[in-house]
Amino acid sequence: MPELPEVETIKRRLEEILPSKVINQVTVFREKSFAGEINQILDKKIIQISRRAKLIRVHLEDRLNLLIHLKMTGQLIYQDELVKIGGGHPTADWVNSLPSPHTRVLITFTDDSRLFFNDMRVFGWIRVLSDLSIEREYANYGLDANDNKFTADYLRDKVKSRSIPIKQAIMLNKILGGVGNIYAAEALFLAGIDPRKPANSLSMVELQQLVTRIKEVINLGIKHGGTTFDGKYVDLSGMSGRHQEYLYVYGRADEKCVNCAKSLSNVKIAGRSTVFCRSCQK
DNA sequence: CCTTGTGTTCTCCG
DNA sequence: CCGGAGAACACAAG
Repeated sequence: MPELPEVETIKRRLEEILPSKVINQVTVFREKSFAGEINQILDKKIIQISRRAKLIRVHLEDRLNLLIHLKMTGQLIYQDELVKIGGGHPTADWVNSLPSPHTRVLITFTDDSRLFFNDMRVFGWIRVLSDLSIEREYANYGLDANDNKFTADYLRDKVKSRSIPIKQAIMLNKILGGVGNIYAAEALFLAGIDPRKPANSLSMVELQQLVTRIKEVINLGIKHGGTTFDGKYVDLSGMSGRHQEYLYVYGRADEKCVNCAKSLSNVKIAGRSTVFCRSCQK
């Protein structure tokens, strides 16, 4: 379940690895996972990598891009024949047996290094888009959670006419980019706010606290290389993140609240499971 | 049956 | 009747 910290972790490594590589071959094992003309991107050089919300953008020559959304079970795995032997990042053993039954797309570069797109549940996708199309796509998104312009005033403006639960609100792309079920639950716990509370009922003090905590937990998630739950998220080398060791509520239903030791509650909010402390979150 | 990110579609209400 | 809000459903596989 890659959210902003997981996608950012992947983006930062792609940034070290991909620029100046040239796409040599694209193999699509599952049609649904790739949209666009492969011929358009062959022999194109990679210029830079960027991220918006949970999207990874690979900038190519000629104003072309690969836009990648991992959704819930998508993984990008990088394999370099040269690095395999010695230095660089530690690599999970299973990476050497790719492609796997879940490999949907394989991109090979002219230096024989390879990028695998694995996606068990086939919700994720890679699309070939022009710069213009990318801008159109981005227009649907609110600010990123780690954007300096994301403030309590901004959030109040976005939720003032919204009575949906605050947790659902901060997970909506139009309001805020990059926050999913894990970091939403964690931020609300740290802010001491009941996730079921109508978004437009929060005071400015609560909104400020929430904004602060969202940024805090997102930045901590990045620092820990993301959260790996059920093995769904791994980095470019197939390695897990470490933030799962620092979770207060997500995945801890019926366990004790670290703050008050009471049993954590589990409710459905907008169809998603939500763990929180009835005693500490009001 | 459950899990989730997001797009679509439908319904309600002012 | 339009538009926004929100609910419901769809997707997919383990």
